[in-house]
Amino acid sequence: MSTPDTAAPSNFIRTIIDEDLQSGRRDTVITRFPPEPNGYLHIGHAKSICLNFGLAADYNGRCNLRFDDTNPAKEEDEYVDAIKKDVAWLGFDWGEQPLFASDYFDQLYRWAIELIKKGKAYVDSQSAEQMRVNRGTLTEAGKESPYRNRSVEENLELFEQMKNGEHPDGSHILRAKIDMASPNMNLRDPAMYRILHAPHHRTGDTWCIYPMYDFAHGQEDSIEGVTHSICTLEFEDHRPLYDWFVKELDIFAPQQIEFARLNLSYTVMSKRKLLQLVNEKHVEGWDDPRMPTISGMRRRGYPAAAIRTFCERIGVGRAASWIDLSVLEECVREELNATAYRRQAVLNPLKVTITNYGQIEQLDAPNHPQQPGEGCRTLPMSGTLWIDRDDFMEDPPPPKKYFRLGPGREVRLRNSYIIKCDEYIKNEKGEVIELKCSADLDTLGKNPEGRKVKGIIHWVSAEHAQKVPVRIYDRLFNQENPDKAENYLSALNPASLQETFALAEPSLMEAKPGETFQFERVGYFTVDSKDSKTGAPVFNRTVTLRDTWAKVK
RNA sequence: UGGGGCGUCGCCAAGCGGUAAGGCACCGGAUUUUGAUUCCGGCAUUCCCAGGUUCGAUCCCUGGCGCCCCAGCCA
Repeated sequence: MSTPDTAAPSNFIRTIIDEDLQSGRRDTVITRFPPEPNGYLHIGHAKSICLNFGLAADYNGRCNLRFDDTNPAKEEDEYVDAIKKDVAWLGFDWGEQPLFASDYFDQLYRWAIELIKKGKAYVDSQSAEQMRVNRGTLTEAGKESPYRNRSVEENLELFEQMKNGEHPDGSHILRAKIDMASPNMNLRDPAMYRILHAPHHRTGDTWCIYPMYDFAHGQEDSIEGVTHSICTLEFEDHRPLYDWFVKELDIFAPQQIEFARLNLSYTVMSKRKLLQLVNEKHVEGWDDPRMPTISGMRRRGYPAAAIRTFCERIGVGRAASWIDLSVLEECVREELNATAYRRQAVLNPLKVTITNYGQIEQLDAPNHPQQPGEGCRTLPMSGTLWIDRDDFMEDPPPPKKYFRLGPGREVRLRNSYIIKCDEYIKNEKGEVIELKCSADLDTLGKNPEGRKVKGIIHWVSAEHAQKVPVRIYDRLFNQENPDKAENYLSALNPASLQETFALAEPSLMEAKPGETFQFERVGYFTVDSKDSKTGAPVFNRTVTLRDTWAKVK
């Protein structure tokens, strides 16, 4: 036991734990993160992971990674592997081996028999439809099954037959005998075991009956000595059942604590929907950089530390909350600003000829201006450059403070000289296609005497520029809450991906998969880990830079 | 309309009867070879509403109002 990290924010779960520790009800903190391997982890899971592993770490306890694999119809090893990778990438350690609910199938089966013997469970032979009808409604009590009072012997025999594969799917089911009139629907004789002739990803065809979540989860926690079983709010109504099984079985009793799940604006979080986006090819896959999955964010370039910061920043509570996507993006900027090397690249090129500069120079440009220790890279400069179209205005508008290029205006070329726009050339359509500028050759590494040049723009030497593919990502949905649309798919943002290219400074060609750079004045870009080849990087825009000028305009 | 929850600044969120933390956003201003970063300063006489108890209530009581979850042999 230890005192919690004083820097850790107070929340109701820590309060409960502190009380448990103080009162001596618990002498350690053991939590668990229990994903079902039926899909990839998303940012909502990250909240749970950070919470569970974070609590365990702060209290010097332990957090188990346990796969809740009780439904072979939906679960696959591919998901197990992806989940392990994501949890590890987020920076958490689950010890030697991950655990599996399926490791406890034998024990669970014995416990089911125990309850049958106690007269607390019975085999029902109604059809699923009959069961549904007899369950009653929210306002009417249910009716007891005609099979509810079978003898213990008959129940034992039928359950054994179920296990032995003598009955087809759906023909029988093991139910807890509780109360068909309970106002809590979960207590109206809930299902414990169903027949499922499906191979399990780990137990193969050893079993053809599988435990339901309610009959499995609490006991799994109990076996592992979990002290605080943290789950989301929708399981609150299941808590009486969770406690019921633990009590009837007379085993170690963990405490279930529920918190509000994460909702993020402009995205959907249900695994069913994410799976549909993947299956119907609305996205490239689970790790599409637009997906709210951990793998998608990793590929997009979001640092694990940023996700952890986000999870801490949003807090934990019981009130339904919606977090704006910009909060996550801000965490990403915060992390990347501190770590990413700076580079120059132009996305919307406009040609600039420097009339008084015929040579080629190899300039030194810092990798990270705030951290001189990170050194410099070589940046070639010549008389023909590409700059961004947004940095020139033929007729700068009144906005008092415009300090980019325009006729007769001066501007600093980032890491290079100050230039002045002497003339500009248009094509027959009236579009500006080239700028003729003169450079003040006495301004490299120093400011000119007597005048102040406020504007600074990025550029790249035309003859040295490297053309690299760039994917500009935007939010996947263009409605704050896609679930409010008639069909969430109709809220899909058709412009969530724009493929284009950038003219990049040469040093960028050595960029390695997964590396993130700040393209100065533009945003952060990460080398795609799937589509890049050695010497041929493909860049994903991770997030833009904050742009207060855009707001002023 | 049965049961279980929730309602503190634009968005999160502390607070647990003693007179409203913090973060993000936002608004000023300073520094700056990224209109970025950084840095300073501002930002709820008020806690869903109405009564009540109390010297004193966001915290207790009563009654409203609003929102979320539950009728899978999913988790």
